[in-house]
Amino acid sequence: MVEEPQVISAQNPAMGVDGLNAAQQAAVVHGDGPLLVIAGAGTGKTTVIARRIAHLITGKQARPDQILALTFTEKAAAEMERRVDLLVPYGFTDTWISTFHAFGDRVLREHALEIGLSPDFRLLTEPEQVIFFQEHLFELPLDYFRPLGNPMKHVQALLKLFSRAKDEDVGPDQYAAFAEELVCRAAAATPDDQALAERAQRETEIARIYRQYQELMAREGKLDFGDLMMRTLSLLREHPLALQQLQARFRYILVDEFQDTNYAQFQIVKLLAAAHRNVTVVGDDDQSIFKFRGASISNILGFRRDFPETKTVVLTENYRSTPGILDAAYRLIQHNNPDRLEYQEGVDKRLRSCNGDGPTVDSMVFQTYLEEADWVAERIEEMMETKACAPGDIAILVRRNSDADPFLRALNMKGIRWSFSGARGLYDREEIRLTISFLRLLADPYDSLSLFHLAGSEIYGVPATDLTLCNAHARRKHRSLYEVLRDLTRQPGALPELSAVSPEGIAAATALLDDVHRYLNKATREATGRILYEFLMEQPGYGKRLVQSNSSRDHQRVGNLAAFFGLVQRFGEVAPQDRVAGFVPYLTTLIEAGEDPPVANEETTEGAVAVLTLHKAKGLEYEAVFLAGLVEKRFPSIDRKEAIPLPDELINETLPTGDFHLQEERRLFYVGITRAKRYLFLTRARDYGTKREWKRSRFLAETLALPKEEEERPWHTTPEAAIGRGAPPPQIEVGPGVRADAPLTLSHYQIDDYLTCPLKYKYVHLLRVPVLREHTIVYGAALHRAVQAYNTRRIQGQTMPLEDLIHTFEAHWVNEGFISREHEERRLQEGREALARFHVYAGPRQPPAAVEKRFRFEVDGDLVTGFLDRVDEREGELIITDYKSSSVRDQKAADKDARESRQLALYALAYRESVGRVPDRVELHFLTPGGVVVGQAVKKDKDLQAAIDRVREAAAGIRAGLFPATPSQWDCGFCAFRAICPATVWVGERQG
DNA sequence: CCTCACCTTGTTTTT
DNA sequence: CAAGGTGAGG
Repeated sequence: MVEEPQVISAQNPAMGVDGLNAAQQAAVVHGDGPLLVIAGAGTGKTTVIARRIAHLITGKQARPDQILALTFTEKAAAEMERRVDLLVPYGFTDTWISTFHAFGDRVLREHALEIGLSPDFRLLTEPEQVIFFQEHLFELPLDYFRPLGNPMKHVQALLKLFSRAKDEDVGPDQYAAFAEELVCRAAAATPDDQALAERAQRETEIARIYRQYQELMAREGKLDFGDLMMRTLSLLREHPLALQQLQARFRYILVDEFQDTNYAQFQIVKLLAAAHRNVTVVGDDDQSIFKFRGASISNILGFRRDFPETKTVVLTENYRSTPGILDAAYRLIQHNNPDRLEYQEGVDKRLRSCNGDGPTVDSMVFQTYLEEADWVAERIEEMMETKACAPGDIAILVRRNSDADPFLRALNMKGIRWSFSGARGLYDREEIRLTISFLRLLADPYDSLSLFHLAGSEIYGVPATDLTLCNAHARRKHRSLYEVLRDLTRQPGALPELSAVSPEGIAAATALLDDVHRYLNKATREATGRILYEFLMEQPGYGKRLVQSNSSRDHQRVGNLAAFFGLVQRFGEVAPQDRVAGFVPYLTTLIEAGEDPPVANEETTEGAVAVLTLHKAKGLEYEAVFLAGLVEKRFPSIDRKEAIPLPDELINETLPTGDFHLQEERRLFYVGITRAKRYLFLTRARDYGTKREWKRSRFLAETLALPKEEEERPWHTTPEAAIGRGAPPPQIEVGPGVRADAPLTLSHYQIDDYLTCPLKYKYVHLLRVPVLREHTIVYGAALHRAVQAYNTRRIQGQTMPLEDLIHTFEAHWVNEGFISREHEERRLQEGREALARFHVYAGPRQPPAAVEKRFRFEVDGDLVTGFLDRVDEREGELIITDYKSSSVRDQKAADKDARESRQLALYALAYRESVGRVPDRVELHFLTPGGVVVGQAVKKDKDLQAAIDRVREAAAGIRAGLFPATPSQWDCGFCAFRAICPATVWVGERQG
């Protein structure tokens, strides 16, 4: 599946001397000076580079150690090395064939001392950078970018920005200069330009953070991937001796996949080649698909500007695909003109097929995505049966990893083996989650969630009904699950409330606590890996059983555990002291930072149908390719901007004229089409299980020259498509069931939780698992208590001095969930400020009519209960108010929140139902350190009706005992149970 | 043709 | 929750 290996084969006599065509030969034998090889898909690109290297060596133009070949990926470097090895009979270990980053790493270590760098600097991965940032969160000059309600909110966006800046060779100095200039411009603006002033302020903060981040990293001898390029570049620029040495050493430089290089990397190449200009770059502008990671297509488009004497060779003889496929690809890519080399350089890039005719390109449309997947699986089955294709020669290409799901399931149904390259989700595996729960428990036995998880697991098997009883008891008595189990196992029967716990439950809990106590003790003395190993291997029922099992499923579990051990080991290498107590927070941050290692491979993937994203398919080829999910908004995908974009003023590369994003998506489509040798199927469906119909991708029309409008058949969502989405809803056994005839008592939060995710409702309100409080809850609760105390006093006709208000706030403060001591301190201070502003705001105002007013009403026989924060009667108007401790952007947003608040709609309904009057207005009072912001809205009849409907929907589901998970990226990100929920969507990277 | 409010959705990957 | 896209309405 590697590109065109047959090209160099001697069994291809049609190809003339050396088995190369004329253009390839010209590139291979090119002498000195710059050479640009425009190598279309399937034209023998890798071959040309390998042959050229071999030619330079065997023709004695250069010694092996005078050649430098740079690639993008390790895989490409390895492949290149293998090819050259085959061509050059003697060893040539002195040739540098490596990735750009490996090259930078080596050069920097060799010259470390000259630039004041520790030669054993450490390279940090992205999640490790996040951890580094978190550790220094309060040493960095953050203000706007560190909101105390979510201090890590912007960290990943900032790191991404710094990485982008480094791609463009923009260091902290240049960034600072840019920010300063903005400040000057803002100061000079007449009339005042508010937006510019704000922008200047933000950029100034960013510049300071950037500088400080670089300094802290350097101080600790740490570099990130961007530094590898940027620092290599500054070494070459500022240390002439080093530059001279490297220039003298590398007489010939070759760059593979040149369209993927970024600005900084091309600068490095230019400096290295400045003296001799023997630089060969090979690439295809039409296959540039990595803009999001800094690739600068202008490098290849403008290569001639930097090297005017360049000789250009265009490879157009395609050894891969049939003419029909190439025609389709060409038709499509024309739409990227004029931002293409072919157009700008006036060369002919049209690929000519060297293969016989074949079937034409097929395009299919289905009603639902399930039918689409089934059809693809059927077609594959057919091709396998008729021996038209071996399974290993077939690929399904998708735009996003999550698009692969239905196809994998359809292949499973037919028993067709597949390999999916997007496999991730090690932390989603139950064996890994149990392991993590165990470690969390050792770091903190009062972590009830982890204890609950482990107790109910197959390892210990405490019955669910027993656990539910214990959870409920723990909640009522404000104790942790650990304390309850401890008391229960020490003296069964001493707690009359728990007399219903079964003897098996007590036995299982005893075994669990015995283990916990034993390992708690050890965990303070022994390394994490050691503890983990003992736990897994000494459990009679688990680790050993998995190892001894014959099932491939169990082997995969063992593989996953082994992968996790690798992680534990890496921690052991970096941590000053390798103990569980340190590992747990490290792992937690790593997971939150979006680290998501792959699960162990089931077996060998050889000879399996390949399912992969288009990005991963680059450089590969298959007999048959299915390009699936070809609908607007998926492919082309919608244009998402960077969270914090690198300012245009700092971008060095020349930007294309047309629609950037669309062009890149089109190139991606082009890459997809050109993977196919013989069969190409373009498929889509109209119904992907969402509310709207999905329209045909514009690329289909461009590829197949279809007429603009297709006839539209009537459309309706099919229930099976809506249900079929996502895995079958995992059901967890509930303890005490809900009796169908008993009336339910529901609060706003219960209704909301159920409608967000029924499984979440079950965890929170039925299983009642105690969870740790988040810091935002601690803050909100304390603020709430203080305000309620104040309002109560006011109703009684008294006042409350500010210091009492603040004292109440502090009295209800709990140190739980904060990122650090510093974070907690600052949050406390923010609360005090918010209260001071509230005190000033509320003092002169009329006291409320009621606070914490209890309500209770019926909907279809079920009860809805709750408390109203505050009720006012002002000038005959009735107003219901809810307090919020979060901040709000502006007045408009506050009003919008009030308008859309389902909680307030329910409260308005409650008032009508219990008092018989609809409130004239509802209000949200945001208690922010900048002052009280009031959002107002009127709840109308339809809002109240919607509230009733919500109550009915939740009640019906709960009564029917339906608790399917409805995972969503957003909601799972905020769910306290994501660590143990079997259905959670993994929330990599993002933290809102 | 443009504006605004509502509705829907939730990348891609390497070093 | 934020932001892109759609579609109604001016």
